[in-house]
Amino acid sequence: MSKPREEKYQAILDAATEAFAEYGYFTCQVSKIAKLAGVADGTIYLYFKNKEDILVSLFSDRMGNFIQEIRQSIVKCQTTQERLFCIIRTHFKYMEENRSLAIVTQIELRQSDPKIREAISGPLREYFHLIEQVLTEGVEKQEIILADVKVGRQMFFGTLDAAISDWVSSKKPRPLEGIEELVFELMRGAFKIK
Amino acid sequence: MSKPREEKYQAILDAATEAFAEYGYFTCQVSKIAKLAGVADGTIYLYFKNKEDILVSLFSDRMGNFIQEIRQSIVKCQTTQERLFCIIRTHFKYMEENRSLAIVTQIELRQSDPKIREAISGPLREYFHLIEQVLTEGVEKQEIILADVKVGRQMFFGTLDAAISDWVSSKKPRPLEGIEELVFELMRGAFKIK
Amino acid sequence: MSKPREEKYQAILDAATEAFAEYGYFTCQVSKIAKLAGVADGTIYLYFKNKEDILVSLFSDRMGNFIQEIRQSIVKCQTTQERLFCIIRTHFKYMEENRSLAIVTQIELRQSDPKIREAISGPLREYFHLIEQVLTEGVEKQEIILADVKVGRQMFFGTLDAAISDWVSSKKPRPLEGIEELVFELMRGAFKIK
Amino acid sequence: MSKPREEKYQAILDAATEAFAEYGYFTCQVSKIAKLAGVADGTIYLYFKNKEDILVSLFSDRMGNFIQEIRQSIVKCQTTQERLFCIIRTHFKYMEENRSLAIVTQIELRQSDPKIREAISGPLREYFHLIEQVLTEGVEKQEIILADVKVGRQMFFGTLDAAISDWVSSKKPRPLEGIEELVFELMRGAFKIK
DNA sequence: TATGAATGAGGGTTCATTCAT
DNA sequence: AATGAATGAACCCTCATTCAT
Repeated sequence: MSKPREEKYQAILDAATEAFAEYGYFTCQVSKIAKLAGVADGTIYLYFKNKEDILVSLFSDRMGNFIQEIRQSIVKCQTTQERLFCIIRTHFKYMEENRSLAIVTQIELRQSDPKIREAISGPLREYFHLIEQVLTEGVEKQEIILADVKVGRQMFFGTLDAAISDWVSSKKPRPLEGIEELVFELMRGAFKIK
Repeated sequence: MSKPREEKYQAILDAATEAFAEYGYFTCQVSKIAKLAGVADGTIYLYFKNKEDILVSLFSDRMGNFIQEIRQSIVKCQTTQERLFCIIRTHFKYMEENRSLAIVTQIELRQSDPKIREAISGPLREYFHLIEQVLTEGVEKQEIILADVKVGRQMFFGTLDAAISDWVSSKKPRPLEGIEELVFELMRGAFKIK
Repeated sequence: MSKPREEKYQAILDAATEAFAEYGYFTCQVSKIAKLAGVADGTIYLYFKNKEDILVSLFSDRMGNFIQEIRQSIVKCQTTQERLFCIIRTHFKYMEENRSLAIVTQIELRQSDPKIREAISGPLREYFHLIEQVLTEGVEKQEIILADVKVGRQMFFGTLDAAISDWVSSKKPRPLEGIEELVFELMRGAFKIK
Repeated sequence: MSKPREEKYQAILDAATEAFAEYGYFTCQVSKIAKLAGVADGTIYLYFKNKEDILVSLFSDRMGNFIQEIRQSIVKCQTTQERLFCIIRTHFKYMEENRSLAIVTQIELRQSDPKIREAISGPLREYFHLIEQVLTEGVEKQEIILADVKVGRQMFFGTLDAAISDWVSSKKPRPLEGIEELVFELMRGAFKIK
């Protein structure tokens, strides 16, 4: 992909993220994205097959980035404890820096349209898998105590997700940064980290 | 409200729950709800102001029920520990018995349209408040240890929510009943319940 | 089909015939048909699947009528000579009374879109078949001399078609009625009718 | 017009003939013609004013050729009989060798858009005129008997046109060459050629 | 001259809502 | 109260045409 093409592609995704965050996928017209991206309506369709493809691309592109960042953040960690804390911090940091993406994630993660769901579920499942890997390794190394890895992941992810849900829906949210420690403290107790 | 009127009102809400669960709010046409409810399209508008009103009513009616059931389930409980377990069990039981409602909750809880969000948030906030009350009381009675009640509630609700999210999106889910103990065990650790 | 439904169906087909005749299938907007029929745009779609379906229905309905009329006109004829003359007269008469249909036939008979062609070709083929039947019978009864029935039909139909083509494209056409005898005289010579 | 310019002009017309034949004027996108001609979309507009101009040019250029060829083929003919046979043979031969042009002629000859019709009708009218000249001369020289020259032309042209219509729409057509004699035999009878 | 990315007007179709019966 | 045919506003997408390079 050539430089200017890639730039415009990203510009449209950026615009879509903002627009979807503000209006939601269905309520948001393609023309709104175009205007926000500073291109003509038709230009959108030079880069994306249709409206749905914008959403799907948005997820695979942005969530892909997110997961990669999470992954990078834990390579240097020595212990499960560190890894879990790293994920919490990176997750919060990323979402805090990408508020619109956070909103879109919150809103559209649970689309009903089966086609969209399927397309979207990929990156999310990858994230779930990553968390479960960390937990499994922790159990094996006896760094944490956990009867069921899947339920453990549900708690871990569910907690972060609920925190972000509160954060995006609040007009004056306290910074997510401020609750990293609190969240981690709960996880420490739940996973019986020494 | 007269008897037959109430009956048809509920029939439409039932139909809407099914239809929204299957197609999602936006993708689902009002005519589909009407057909499912066994009434004419126009009849819908004798009971609801518009499509949005169906969704909002669905939430306040069904979520209202849900919260009432939760409330009833914990009145007999003596300890915070018992209360938390009761909520988990009742939450899971209710959703398991009302799969479509569970799906709608998952899908539409996070609507983007501000009007819808606002309308929906009422019952949910009530539930959040209930959980926080239980946690606050637990802290006061020193039955649990918790640095921040809001974060505690985020973890508690987020975990249940994530579990149900997995459950509704799985073709062959293990029964929620089966993970009550697992979830509670994690909560016990997190809240340092003796 | 109930009475008013049938009436509106025909009204839309009438409007479509006028509109297609004036603007051509592609250039004519559905909204133009709707306005001409005195209905809302959306109403069209209660009676027809889509724009293409209007054209196809127009042909099967109107051409069906036409062929039926041709068929009826020749039942009383005794000889091939009479039958051929009857077809000429009825063909001209029908088209003269349904100028817009004549135009549409001229214009759209030869659509390129394969789907449309196929749908349209049915009634036309039926007409061709009818003509060929008459010619075949004539040959068998030795009322006409004709080396190849298909070519005979091509001449017969082609002549009528070209005459109508001139007629519809002329601002001040001489009535088709006036050339019945002339056309028949040519056919008589071509088919060596005694 | 310079040499390479003329070449590209013809290449575009060739491509347009193919493309219009396959998809029809309206269904065929300009970009398809460009791709087929091996030029960029924008290049088309260096040679033609717009899409319509391509069609019009196609007709005046190709039909001009056609008529010229017809004209040349009859100069050496001595009798009306020979001339008519020559036209039939040349007409069929030309169309057989230019199948796409034959299709376009069939399809687009009867465009509805008045502007297009007008532009197209020129070459066609010229052909009609040529045929009528031959017929008129034949009548004057008493080589044929014909009450109305215009109707005679309608029959003559209509027959050829219908034959070609069958030929282009048939998957496995018998060669037009094979029906020259058959068609001429019918004309001979119609025109009472001795 | 040639390119092809960008434009944006336009139209077919859907569907929430109304209203005559 | 109930119906469901009719409405028409709204929107996604296409594609002829332009223009900066």
